[in-house]
Amino acid sequence: MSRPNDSRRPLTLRDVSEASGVSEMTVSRVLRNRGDVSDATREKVLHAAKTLGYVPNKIAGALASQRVNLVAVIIPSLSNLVFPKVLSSISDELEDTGLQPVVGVTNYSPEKEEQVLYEMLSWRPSGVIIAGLEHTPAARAMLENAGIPVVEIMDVDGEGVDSVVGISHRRAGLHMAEAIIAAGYRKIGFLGTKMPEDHRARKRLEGFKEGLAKAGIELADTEFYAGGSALAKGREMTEAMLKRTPDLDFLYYSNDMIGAGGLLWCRDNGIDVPGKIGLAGFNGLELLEGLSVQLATMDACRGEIGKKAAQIIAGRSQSGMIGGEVIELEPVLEPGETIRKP
Amino acid sequence: MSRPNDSRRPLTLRDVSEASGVSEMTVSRVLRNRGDVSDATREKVLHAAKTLGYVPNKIAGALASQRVNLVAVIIPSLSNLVFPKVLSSISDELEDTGLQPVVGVTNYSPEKEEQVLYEMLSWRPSGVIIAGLEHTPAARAMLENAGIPVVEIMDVDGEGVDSVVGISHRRAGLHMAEAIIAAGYRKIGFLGTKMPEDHRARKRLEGFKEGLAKAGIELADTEFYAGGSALAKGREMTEAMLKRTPDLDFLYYSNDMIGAGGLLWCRDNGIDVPGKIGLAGFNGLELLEGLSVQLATMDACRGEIGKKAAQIIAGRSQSGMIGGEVIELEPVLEPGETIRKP
DNA sequence: GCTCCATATGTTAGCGATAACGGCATCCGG
DNA sequence: CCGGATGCCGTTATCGCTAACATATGGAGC
Repeated sequence: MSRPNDSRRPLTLRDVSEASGVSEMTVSRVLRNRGDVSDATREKVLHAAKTLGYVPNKIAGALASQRVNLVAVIIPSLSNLVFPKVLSSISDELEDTGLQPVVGVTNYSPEKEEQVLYEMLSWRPSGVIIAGLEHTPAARAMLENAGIPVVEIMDVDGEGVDSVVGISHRRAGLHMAEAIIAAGYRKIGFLGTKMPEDHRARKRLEGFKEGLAKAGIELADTEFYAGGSALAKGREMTEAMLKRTPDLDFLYYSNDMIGAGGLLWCRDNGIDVPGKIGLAGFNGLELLEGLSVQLATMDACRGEIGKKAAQIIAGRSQSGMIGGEVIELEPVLEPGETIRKP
Repeated sequence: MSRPNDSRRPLTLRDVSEASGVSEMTVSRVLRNRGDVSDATREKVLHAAKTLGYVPNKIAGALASQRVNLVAVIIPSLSNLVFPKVLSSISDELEDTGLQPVVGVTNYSPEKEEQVLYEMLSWRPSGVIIAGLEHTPAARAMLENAGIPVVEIMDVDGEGVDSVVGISHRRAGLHMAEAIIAAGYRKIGFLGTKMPEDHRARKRLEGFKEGLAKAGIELADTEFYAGGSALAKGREMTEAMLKRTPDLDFLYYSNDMIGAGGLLWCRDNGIDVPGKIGLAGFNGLELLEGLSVQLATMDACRGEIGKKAAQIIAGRSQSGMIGGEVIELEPVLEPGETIRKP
């Protein structure tokens, strides 16, 4: 097969139409499988397109049809492990709908989120899936005025723009507190990320404190970190905290990764878990299933969240627009082996 | 601020031009910071655009200008931990160039890769960054004919379409074999993924075997897995292999995650590492830095690869096209604590 | 005064595709 | 034998924006 397109000029419908002896419109119909075309011409056109190596120009197509098969997905981070999971479930669910996710990353910065959103909306996607309920006023206005379905995911504690799919992090924290207290722990420390913009972590902590307060308990110690390898940070923080407050009997970590670091440290230092001290994280990371001991955690329903969000977008982009819905999923406590049985 | 766009009709340049009393062209110039516009009109236009909530239509803009600020990035997986790292380094490097990465995932399937590539090229990106050198003939033809810079990343063992940035996985495997033999290990097992399409893992194994052969050694046992949590699989496979071939003195894992699983299993079972048995993985996952014992590994230069690839695309999309270049990076052995000192 | 040039704006003609409609055949039932 | 329904394909007019060129306007220089 010799070079089909030597002239370096990008191919257009016209090239295919000339090569196959039919009008551009007919070529367009064949390539999109729309409208009536005889089998004979269909063959001719497909053959011509293939040998030329024609790739349709969706930019022109989208402009003419006013339709774009892209769904903007805006998340805070890719290195968090949490979001790739959500992403792949969105991707799987969208697979057969003709829609395609396009990812934008904000690094937990509201300003970056606003920029990314602006950039993505300028491509006129068919829908937006965006993590969290907290946005800059400008970003919120853009979402409201975009005229496309919007699904805010991960969190339901707050007011959404349109549809919302997620869990209540406040209640997740609260339930964890209840479970810990029910297991008889009383002197409790919290370890988490130093991220003012991670609203979900914040809400979990608030809910957790609330749960403790109901039992007349206050957090005995707290420690926060930023950056670095989470596993290593979990170790360091655990050591620091137990040195500072040796009589703690429970450590609640804001994510599984630092929790796993803490768990490893405890084991390396011969500390009886869950006897002397109990541990719990948050997320239900499949990644950690191979640990010697299963860390207590709470599944954040990430797969289910992505799936539902994708379904809403797909459903609404087919059948016209109807109002937004709110879907609250229920995170499940996975007690693992780091909490005493009550 | 009341709803700026009640009519539900998407805003266009014309709306902004009418609201600010200048021509569409001038509005366009202001919003793109191109050409001479007086400060007074600039202010007027920006104000009008802001209060209306206008978001430019890049689809129309791209069609008219024949320029698209997107770079297609095509990778096999997001859950691998390896690729998010590459991605973020690409993203960082592109940050100030006006270019934006758009990600496509292939799940290690050549057919899916071909589809994703087709889909992305139909948006006429300014460049393509794609993992690996192995593609379907059709995909390769598309890359050759796209008329845009192409960078194949991760691997240099083979013939590239245009530019190539990566490491030699064959030599990485070979060097690991040499290091292991130098440390005095002789009865060696290999554990890896059952993925015929993971060419880089395959090449590492080939190079590894070659290195062993040079010392007159053959692999004593092999075990492969597919799916599931890598950490857990590492445990299971290690147990299975050591039960089957108890006199092994070294295990080489095709990635750090299963290596970490194996390491944990050995420690849980009181096996002396690296005395009785040595272990090594591949990748240099920052994630694992918090492990009690540092696994021997080889850094795959993922950050550097993403950075260089992005630079090539950015450089070439500015200054016209010049020929492709091949950049081979050198992976560094990180001996950790799971190989005996020679 | 006039040219010459820089600055600031408007006009025109696409970019490459698709929606909408129109024009022939052909076919079918009454 | 004719009205209307299909099947198949072409023509025309956008879609929203920008490149390229054209057009004022206002000094500077002689």
